[in-house]
Amino acid sequence: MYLANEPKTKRGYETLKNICDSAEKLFSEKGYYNTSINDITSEANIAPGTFYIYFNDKKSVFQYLIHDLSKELRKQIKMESSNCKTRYDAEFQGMKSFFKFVQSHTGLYKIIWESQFVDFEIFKAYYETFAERYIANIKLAQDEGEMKEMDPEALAYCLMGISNFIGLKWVIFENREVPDETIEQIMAFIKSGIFKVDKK
Amino acid sequence: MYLANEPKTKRGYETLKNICDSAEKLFSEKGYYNTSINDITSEANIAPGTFYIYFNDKKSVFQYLIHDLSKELRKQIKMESSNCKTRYDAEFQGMKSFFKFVQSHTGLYKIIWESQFVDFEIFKAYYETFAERYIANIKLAQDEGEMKEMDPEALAYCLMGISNFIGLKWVIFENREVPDETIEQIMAFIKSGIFKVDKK
DNA sequence: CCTAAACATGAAAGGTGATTCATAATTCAT
DNA sequence: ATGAATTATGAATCACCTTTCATGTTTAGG
Repeated sequence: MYLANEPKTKRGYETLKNICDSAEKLFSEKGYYNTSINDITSEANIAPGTFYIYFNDKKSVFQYLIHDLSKELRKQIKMESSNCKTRYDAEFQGMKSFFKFVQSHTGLYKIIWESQFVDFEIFKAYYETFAERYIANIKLAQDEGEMKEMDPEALAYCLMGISNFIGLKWVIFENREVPDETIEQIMAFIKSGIFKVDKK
Repeated sequence: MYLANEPKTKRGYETLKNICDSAEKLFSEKGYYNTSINDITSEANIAPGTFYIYFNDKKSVFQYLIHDLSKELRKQIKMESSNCKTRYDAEFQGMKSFFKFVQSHTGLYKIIWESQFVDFEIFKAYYETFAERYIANIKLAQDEGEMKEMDPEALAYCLMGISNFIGLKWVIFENREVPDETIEQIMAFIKSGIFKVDKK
């Protein structure tokens, strides 16, 4: 979709992969605007012109990467939480998958945040798509009586906010895994709140 | 701190204010990298060179703005929740203040997100400072028995994540106020969780 | 092993934009 | 009112970056 030309040979596919890997690496390290086509092609050990065989312009790689990586993320989360019996378990597992993905693809994480300033529509679409699936699952759990009745949309964004900011703190700021212990505490929060019932 | 020269005359202060207002407006509309010094000085009706009387370079206005605006945000939240009796009320009020501020300064909100790619240290410092104050308040509430015992740091980032993503959805995506109803639902979630107790 | 399609090259065009600086205007304390 | 400090100007510099294209190399099917 964002590709100028689908490769036709093995060599072509390798070069495309090479470009994407280099772009992901550099975008996540230095950001979109501080990465030049020259940086990307140097990193990939190809000539600048070669870039334009595969992409029409700089923005296209960016869009291609987001599309590609976010599909992979959703797939992974879905897969790893598919055999969960309850929504609670799915939530727990989904959170684990998300953190795992963030750690192995710090790139996507940063790229998505930056996309707000590169291509606002794609940024919005990313979160809205993500939210949509979340909302569907929340509604199901509400129908089955597992979850309390509340606006599924607000809830979806709350849960996305939690995952994103915990990922930000542990993976991006501290550069380490989110400890299982922390995930458990968050799940306890989600399950029954943070305030004691006897007090206000 | 990020200023090259503190203005010495009334005229100087007016020009500085003028530059800052223009920069905030343009950064929040088009982002840091899509805004040129020329854009800023045109918007402010001054010559390009004048910019460099007040700031050493482009990055400096950005840093100055973040510093300035985030101080104002913290001040406002603190002020508006200072006479709350319980942590619950303070949380409620703080959330309201945050959304109010986001709406009147969409600029800061976007600028902070982008700062990750302009000056990572300032981005990190912003959230860490914010978290610190949050953590101190959480600890107090825990000591007084109002809040459950759990890692205050994890909790602080959860709550920041919620506010930020709700603000993103309603104010940035939908361009409207966060309805009181929604805030109440979020507070209910925070207070006692989203899962029913009888089920898992 | 030939050849048309696919892929790769890298120098150069064409722009943009941050920053400087010599010069000019304004301010304000005395 | 005056001049030293402050503020303002905007053309010019300089570095950098995206993108093109004429030319060369490689691939793979017949």
